[in-house]
Amino acid sequence: MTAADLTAALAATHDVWMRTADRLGPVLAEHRLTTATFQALWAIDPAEPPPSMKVMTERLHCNAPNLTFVTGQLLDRGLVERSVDPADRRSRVLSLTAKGRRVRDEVVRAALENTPLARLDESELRQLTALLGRVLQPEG
Amino acid sequence: MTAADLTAALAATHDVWMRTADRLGPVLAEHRLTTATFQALWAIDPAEPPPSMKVMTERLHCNAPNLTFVTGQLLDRGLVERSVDPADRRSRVLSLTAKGRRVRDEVVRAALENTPLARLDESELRQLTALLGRVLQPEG
DNA sequence: CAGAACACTTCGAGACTCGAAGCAAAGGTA
DNA sequence: TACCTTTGCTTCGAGTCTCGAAGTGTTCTG
Repeated sequence: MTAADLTAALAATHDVWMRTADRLGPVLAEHRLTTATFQALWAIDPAEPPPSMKVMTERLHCNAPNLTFVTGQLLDRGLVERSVDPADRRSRVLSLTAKGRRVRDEVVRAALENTPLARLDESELRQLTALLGRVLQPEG
Repeated sequence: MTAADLTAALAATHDVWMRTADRLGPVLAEHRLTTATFQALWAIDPAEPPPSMKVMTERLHCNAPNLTFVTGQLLDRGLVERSVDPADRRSRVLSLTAKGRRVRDEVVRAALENTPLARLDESELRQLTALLGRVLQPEG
């Protein structure tokens, strides 16, 4: 029965994230962040070009009004800046402030320290990412 | 660098769940369910003894007031019943109604059909559950 | 038999989510 | 050029979710 295997896999996947988020609570509270704002902050990699709102909605699987709200929280806390994209003046791009980079580093590190995935050794981690990489591949 | 591997694994894990939840939206809407109520419904396996509120808060990683609220939603929709545990009259146990079992079957099936994990074959699924099983093991 | 511990509920405030409607910029057509 | 459509984003309002503090009733402990 594959359905049972699939159920178990999905439940386990879900649980890993829920446990990570759960243990992250206190650290997020220190920075006046919530799960929603943490996810948004995480989705802005300072090593990559600043994403537009449009790109962020795709990364976070949320809709535009929702992202505008969450972005507002990050703006209020001085963690991100919103600026017009000169190439397309309809579009706004989000970039981290200095404080934003600092806070992001801290909470992401905390996430990695607290996630139960940290129990896996390097080869197991690669095995896992290989499997999930296949899963998340664009339309195959 | 293990941190990069860990980051990738956590991100992938998170993304699998978010995509699943995202694609599930329309099906949940049909039954007037939300992500929160779906998770609660999912956490009540009709094949197992009815869980208490206490057990449910642990399964869902939420607190008591939150669960009381979500349980209220399921009660309103006639999907679960709440009864006093005769063994400990402080405790309330949750069991599915006939309608609850029907709806749970349907939305769980929809989740399995929509999750990107369904791309994996049986042996890959087992490999994944083995890894995540190790991850979720109680205090090792 | 107190008094502490426990399971749960209520209340109120804050945070999140989304559809509908609106705005300005960009693209298409003639 | 003028006009219409599409796109990216914001605003608004209603509904949902989340949680700390406080309260009720039950069980446990000394």
